[in-house]
Amino acid sequence: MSSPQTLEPAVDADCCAPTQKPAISAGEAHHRALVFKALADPNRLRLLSIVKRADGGEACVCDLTEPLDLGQPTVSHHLKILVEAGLLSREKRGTWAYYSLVPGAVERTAGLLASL
Amino acid sequence: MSSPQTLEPAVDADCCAPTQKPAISAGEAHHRALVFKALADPNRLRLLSIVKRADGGEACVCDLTEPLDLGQPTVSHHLKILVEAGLLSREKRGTWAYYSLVPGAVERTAGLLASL
DNA sequence: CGGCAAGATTGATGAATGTCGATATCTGAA
DNA sequence: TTCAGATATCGACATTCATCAATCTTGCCG
Repeated sequence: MSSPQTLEPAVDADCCAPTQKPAISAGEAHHRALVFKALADPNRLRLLSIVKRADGGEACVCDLTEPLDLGQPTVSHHLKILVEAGLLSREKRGTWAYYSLVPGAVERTAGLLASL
Repeated sequence: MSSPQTLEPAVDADCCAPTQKPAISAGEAHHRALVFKALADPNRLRLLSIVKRADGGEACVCDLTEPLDLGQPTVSHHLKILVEAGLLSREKRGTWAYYSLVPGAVERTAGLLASL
């Protein structure tokens, strides 16, 4: 195990790095990855963009199916993923379901990057 | 080469914009999704976190295999994805390969979110 | 030269994902 | 109540992905 820099293995009680947490925990990484997974699809990014620019800040599924050139079940599936990631919110009025950006969600996601 | 039609109706304040660009293009969405795909894995997020906090801002593969509990080929594979996404840079010195954060890459990625 | 260590690449495999067609659920109107 | 439209859910399929074992490439040093 030749290491280029002599790294003392696991003798904690060290003087010089008191809270040297080496990285975010596996659980925290898993949680953050869920949000980025929701953003890791072109059609979902376009959905966010369309909803953000939509009149009134909200759009229903029928307005989203055509510009993406996707079937209605597929759009509904993507919207569900975005809602579960905390990026979109859903409000049903009558027969229609209106989706809108969760306030501050984009800023919080950017914070997940900065605090890596 | 400059097209005279490249003026966009940006500052026409009160008048409505009839040709409202509905969203980012499919190609742009695809390009941005590549970056978020690189972030959509817990182990890659931990890799970024470890490299960011590493002494000197860089770490070699041998330092990354153990904390992630992954095999060396798998770590190498993840690092390649992060390099191709423009988040990490690779510098080979001797037998060792040192990875470090690309300056400003995290901020640029946050900008991809804000400009949706 | 030969051997060795670090890291990258290849091939294979099981799991996760995006998409669609068919169907179910729910709501307003006749 | 019955019908029609909007949306959600289910089942299936093809593709992508994460991981590992084995192998290859490269650079160091005896």
